[in-house]
Amino acid sequence: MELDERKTVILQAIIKNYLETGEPVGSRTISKYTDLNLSSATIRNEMADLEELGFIVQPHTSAGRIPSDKGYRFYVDTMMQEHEKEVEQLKDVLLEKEEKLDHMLKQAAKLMAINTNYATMVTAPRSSNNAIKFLQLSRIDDAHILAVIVIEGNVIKNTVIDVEEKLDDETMLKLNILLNTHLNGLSVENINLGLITSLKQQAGIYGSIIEDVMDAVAETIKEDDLEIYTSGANNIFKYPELSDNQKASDLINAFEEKHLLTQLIDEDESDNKNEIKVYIGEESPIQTMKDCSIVTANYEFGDGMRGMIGIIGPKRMDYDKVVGTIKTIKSQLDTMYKKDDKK
Amino acid sequence: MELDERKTVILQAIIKNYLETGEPVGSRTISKYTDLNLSSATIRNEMADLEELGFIVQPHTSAGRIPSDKGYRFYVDTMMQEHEKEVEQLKDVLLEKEEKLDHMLKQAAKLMAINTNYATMVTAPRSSNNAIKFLQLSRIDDAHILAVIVIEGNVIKNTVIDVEEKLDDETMLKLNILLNTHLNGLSVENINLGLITSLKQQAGIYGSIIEDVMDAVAETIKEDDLEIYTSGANNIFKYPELSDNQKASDLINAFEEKHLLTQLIDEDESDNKNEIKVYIGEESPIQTMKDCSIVTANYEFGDGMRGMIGIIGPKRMDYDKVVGTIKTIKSQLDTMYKKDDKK
DNA sequence: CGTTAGCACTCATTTGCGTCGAGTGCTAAT
DNA sequence: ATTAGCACTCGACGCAAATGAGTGCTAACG
Repeated sequence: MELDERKTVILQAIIKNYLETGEPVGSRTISKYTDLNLSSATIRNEMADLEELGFIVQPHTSAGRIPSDKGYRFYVDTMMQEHEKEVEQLKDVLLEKEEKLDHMLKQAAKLMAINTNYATMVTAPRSSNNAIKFLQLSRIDDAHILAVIVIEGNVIKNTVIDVEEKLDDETMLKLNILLNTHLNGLSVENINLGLITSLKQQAGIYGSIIEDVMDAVAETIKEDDLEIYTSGANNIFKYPELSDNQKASDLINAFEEKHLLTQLIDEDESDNKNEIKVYIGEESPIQTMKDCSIVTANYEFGDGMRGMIGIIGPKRMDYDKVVGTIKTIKSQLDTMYKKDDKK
Repeated sequence: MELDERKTVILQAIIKNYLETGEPVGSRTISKYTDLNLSSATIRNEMADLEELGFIVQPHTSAGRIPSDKGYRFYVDTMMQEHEKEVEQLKDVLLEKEEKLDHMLKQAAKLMAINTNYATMVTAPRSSNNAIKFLQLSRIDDAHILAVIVIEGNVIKNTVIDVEEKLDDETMLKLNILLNTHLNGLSVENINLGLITSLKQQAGIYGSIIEDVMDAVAETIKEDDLEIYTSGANNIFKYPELSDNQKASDLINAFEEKHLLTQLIDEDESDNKNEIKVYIGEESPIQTMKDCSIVTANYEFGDGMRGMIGIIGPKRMDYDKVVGTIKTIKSQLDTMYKKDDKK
């Protein structure tokens, strides 16, 4: 049996209706809802076929049909086209609120949440190419020096280092020159034990400071506690199928313990870099989100920095809109680095 | 009518029982539960009195009684005593996991959540006495300079400033000396327009950089987007009286939009500095938390920096335990600054 | 042969109803 | 002042009947 023109239309109608109502949809509804001018009986026959083909399922006999994962997948793959006007609006708001990076990302998450009524997440950009751009030690007071490390993409990290004895200006200068001349432009892979030993030797009695600095550098560059901004977690209560106690608790937990969301990122990064991915139900890499659909995309932030944006909602999410929103936000973030630069 | 000895005991018994079960408690239960050797009828009379006095209410005729807000308040005010052993345990865990400030605070929130099974929050310390301790400009590349600002309490802020043209080393040095000599030790109130104008004049053609730096300083010191760490928001699902859709959604929202929690902080700061505060039900400064109780405390972080910790749970929360936990965490954070220093 | 009207059947949901029992208030006896 | 006893209230629970949305199948129709 083939999925002919008419079946496609009916399937489309079923999914669309289900997305709107969240209720199983019956033959009579479709009969009236579409402009096919078919009786409910005919629709019933077609629906039986569609069920046999695996696109829709009945939650129980004598209920209407709901889309199966395969059905959603079909819908996503074939019927997606963006909502043009809303996308335009979104762009405006985003541009207007241009701010510093973290505000920006927070804003992006919020915007998506408001726009779609689903839960959303945005990760801060993370560099894969971690060259050191600038490094400086400064004396704060007698017992503390401050190490400032800037890596590609203008990610900045401060570390306060405790020192035993006061360092004079000349020593500070020497250490600074030493560090900068040897480390500038290097990425973490290039900083090997040999280099460190050599630096320590040259620093003489201040070798321990070099060690502390190297620790800080390592930590900065590795940066395993990735920042994740989320928004709209409470939107899940708008979808009864997600808001029973157990499920809601799991979801909220995942959103609070953001590290649980990193599975999504790992999954995302391993794959083709520049596409929008849609996980439906069981396809989700996160166990507790089996009843959800997740849409993710990467954005590029110049200099090999990359971050992720994602939207999490019920399986009956409005895929058109979600994908449209994701695309918009993605392209905004993609171009942000450049804009930020010239501003 | 007076709240005599026996009434107090009965009220205590009612609240204690309700805290454990979450169900309205009847006269018979109390009659057996206490060692007063009174019949249920007597208890009923007393309960009628207690109701008239406003300490307990009936959810409906022919149900048991539950504590009113006034009842909880009475309980909290008079019957609190800490759980000593658990407090000890907590201290150990906290000490063991000593880490950098933000990790530390996150950890504190998590610990409280695990320990109490309620939702918790911890704010980063905020300085009221905002003297500038150190200030430095560095050149990152031709188009960017980095301003590092350290204020009392070792709060560090970085700002990247875009510049039109390359600045040579000598100019950078001059600017640094200029800024440090004039601004060191000053708090924001002391930086007036006169000073700024004078600085700009001395900086000559680089006046615009001074302006950018001043902006950054102002923002650092004011720091109105206070960081708040939360944990255990999903604990609210453990209490049926909070987990109906509307309430849960509101609460989760408050925890996500952390700025909603700042009302709590404002309230907290206005008042007596060093005590633990308990808001019961309607007393809460946050509208959407009318059905909750909130326990908060301040901690001191040296040099006039102060932050807040709080626990949010159902009205029938285990006040003893919560207050104990809060006290422990508070005292840990209070002493942390010193320890951090000498480490 | 595709389409449709009609009908019997299914089954989750709703509704009404009787029962149960926890709990109360009141009164009269101790 | 305390308590036993009793009538009363009212939510919770269980159950059966009613409801109705939806199906599958068959026979008739153009």
